[in-house]
Amino acid sequence: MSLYNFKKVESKWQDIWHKNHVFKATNKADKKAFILEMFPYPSGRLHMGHVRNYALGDVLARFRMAQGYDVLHPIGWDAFGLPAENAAIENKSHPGKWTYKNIEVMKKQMQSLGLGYDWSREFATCDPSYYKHEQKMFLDFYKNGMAYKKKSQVNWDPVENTVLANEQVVDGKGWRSGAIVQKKELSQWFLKITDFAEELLQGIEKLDKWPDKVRAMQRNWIGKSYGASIHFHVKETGDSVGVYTTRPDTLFGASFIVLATDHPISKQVSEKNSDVAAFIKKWQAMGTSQKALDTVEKAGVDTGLKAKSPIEDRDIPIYVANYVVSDYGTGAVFGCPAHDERDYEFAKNHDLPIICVKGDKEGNAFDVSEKPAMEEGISVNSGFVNGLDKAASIESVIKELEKSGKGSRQTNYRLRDWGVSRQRYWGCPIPIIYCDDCGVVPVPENQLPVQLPDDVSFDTPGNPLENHPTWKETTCPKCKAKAKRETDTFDTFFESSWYFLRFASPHSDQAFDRDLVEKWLPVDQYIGGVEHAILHLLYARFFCYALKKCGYMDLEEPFKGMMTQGMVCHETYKNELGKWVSPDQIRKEGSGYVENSTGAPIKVGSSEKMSKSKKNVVDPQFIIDEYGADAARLFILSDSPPERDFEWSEAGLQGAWRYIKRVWKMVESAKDIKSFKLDSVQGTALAALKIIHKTIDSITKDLELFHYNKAIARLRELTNSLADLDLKNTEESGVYRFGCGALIKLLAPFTPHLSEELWQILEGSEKETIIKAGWPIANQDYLSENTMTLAVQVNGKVRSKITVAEDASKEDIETLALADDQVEKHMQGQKPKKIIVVPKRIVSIVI
RNA sequence: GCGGGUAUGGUGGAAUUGGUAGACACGCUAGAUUUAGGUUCUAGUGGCGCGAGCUGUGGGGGUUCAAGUCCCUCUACCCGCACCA
Repeated sequence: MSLYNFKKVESKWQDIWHKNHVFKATNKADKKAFILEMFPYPSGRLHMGHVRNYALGDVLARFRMAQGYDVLHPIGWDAFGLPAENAAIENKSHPGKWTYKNIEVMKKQMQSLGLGYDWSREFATCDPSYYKHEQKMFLDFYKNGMAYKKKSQVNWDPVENTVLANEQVVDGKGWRSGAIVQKKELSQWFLKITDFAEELLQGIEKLDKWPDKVRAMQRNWIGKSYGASIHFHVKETGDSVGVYTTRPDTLFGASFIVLATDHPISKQVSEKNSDVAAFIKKWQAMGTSQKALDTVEKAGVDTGLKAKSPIEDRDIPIYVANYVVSDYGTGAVFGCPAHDERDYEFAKNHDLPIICVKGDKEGNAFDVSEKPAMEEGISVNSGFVNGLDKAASIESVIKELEKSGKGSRQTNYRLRDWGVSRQRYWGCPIPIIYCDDCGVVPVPENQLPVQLPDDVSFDTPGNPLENHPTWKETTCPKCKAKAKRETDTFDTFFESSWYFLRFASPHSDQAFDRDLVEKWLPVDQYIGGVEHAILHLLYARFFCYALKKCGYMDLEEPFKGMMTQGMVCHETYKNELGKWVSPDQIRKEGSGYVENSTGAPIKVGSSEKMSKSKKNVVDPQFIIDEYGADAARLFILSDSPPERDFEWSEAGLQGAWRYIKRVWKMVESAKDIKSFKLDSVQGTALAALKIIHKTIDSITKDLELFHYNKAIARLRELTNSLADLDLKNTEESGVYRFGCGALIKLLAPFTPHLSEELWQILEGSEKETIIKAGWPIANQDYLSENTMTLAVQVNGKVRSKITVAEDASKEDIETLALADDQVEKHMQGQKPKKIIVVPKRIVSIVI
């Protein structure tokens, strides 16, 4: 008996899979499965989150492959992004060089994990042969009116003279310079995702293989609401203020109107009114993203203007306030303090009237002297809607507004258009030329791709493309005059919005081969982190709707199945100084841990998401080197359901490793059992055979449902059962041999290297890989038992168990149950009032 | 504040349509063989009790012959979004 040499075995099989193109998709696709994990950003090395993500996908891909599906399981690189630029600044090297070096390292790591990818489809999004297609897509969006320019605010670092991403703003200051971040208006490109708000919302209904949580998040993000648009006439200026409300039923309770600080009327008034100007200045500087706004008091300033109520003869003062969102609705709201907490606070602060317009069924107005009445009620003090409930009041007010032309029914969406401009180097150039005479001119298709220049310098602050001496200089495609290129690049969500389409035909001259997209898409199972539940998934969905509109394809929803995995967590450790200590810096001593370097005791903290800042990370490379890929894969899939958080522990990993060694020994010992007959086995052998078939059946079902942790538990049960067999008995050893074959096939998606090696040992070297050997199929004849054990309850408590024939009649079961010693004892001579027999489950006796 | 989720032994977690709670593993305890590389094997392991037994799925209440599962209510924690009118 030999020891299991995982290092030798794992690299051996990785080579064989690679040489034989085992994971190459054939495009035959009569029974296809497109399995996709979110492609990684090449940040340097794999972390445990990657391992979990890719292991989940790999199990499914290998399972489907064994079942005979033509499997598309590709991987690539989301290669544009800010970290590459930061690294370039730090190391004085090129972002591309850094990126490709990382790709090389991570690719090697993926291969050493034994992930079954079709590497012939690999690509990196920073390759011009990839990004030229999205430049064309953008131009098609532009031609179809789905891309436009508008002014929008960015985070501006006045010291570095550069735009900051949200994550580069820390406590309102630039992360590097520490300068207070300013808001600056820049003209930027936007995609009209709002045009598809309704389709994207409706589409969610069809995505029944997505987690409800993610669907809900997308629904909320789109934020559809029903209400009315109301026009208030401004007496002094003759203007009209448009207001959107979901509660037109509270219009009779309106006692003021509040405008956002950058509402046109606010700006207009500020020119003459210094109080208003000062107020706007104060609140614009504050920004909007801070949590400080939470605690801040609702403040405002009177413009002196009065608006006329559209349904009453009543004047309403107009204020500028700090609590109105400027880019939602119209940036103006009517305040009904009696029935809105924010308006209530504002009214109290500014001594404005609080008009209660809701009451109980008898028409008694609610008490609003202490707080607003938020409950639903019947309209009171409300003219023509008095006595109506909420829904009827809303209807009635809208009808009246429409009759008088002072308002209309309106549906609103919270979703905003997608700003795609980034003032960065390491991204896809936006293919637009600005000509003094012709204006905005798209780059002609035959001039694509617009490539990034290689000779780029990060010495000067600001956008390197803008600073490049010659790159932006060009000629106008229309008039041939001197012109300038757009120096902004795309948001990197652009690349990830269509890469899954590219995988169907990664070497096509077009963005994708339409037939192949139709063959492979939608992605049958997409797997990734929940952090992408909204933006990435929404943008990718939008892209498909938009591409369809531009005639690229017929596909609408790209991801049929979605699975969001949980985080990988680990215990946290602190030393006596209260500093975080990493798990490889400590050792066990007695019942606790001590720090390696000092021998001082370690305080064990709660388990939290692995993060560098808490130093509770475990490097997958270390695990692969020490225990092998199979152990890492098996463990990371075994303890928790995929969608929940996973707790990494050394002990758990060792458990997986011990199991692998055990399987190795067991299966290797079965190799000499050559002939085995299973048809007529009896007794223990038959029972074991049944367990084998039942395990095949339940694991197949578990894998369909992503219950990998349960599948692994079943595998261990099967292993335990096989270990109990007596190999000196011919029948039992035959069943043992058969069971070992099934076991390694069932294990193959989880521990592919171990399974391949053992399969070769059992079946001889001429056999195909275990993946091609097919998925075991349970024999239905062995799934049923001819006897069964029923629990017997007396007054709701289990008192005994009886064994009956499977086809026993209710009467027989009753008789048997009543005759049982334990049951008799607990009946205490009383007669049963009622006996309930649930077939195959339980007997319940009531006395 | 809104939306979503979770709560089961010392730990991670199992448990079709309500039907034997704690599968499987980690850890722990005892024993055996002794491991030549991180052993392997056997037995035990929710709590209380010597025992028959009692009790037990975050707390309280309910429906039912029967509740981890269904209903009401409360609590704690986690995630996402947030002055969205």
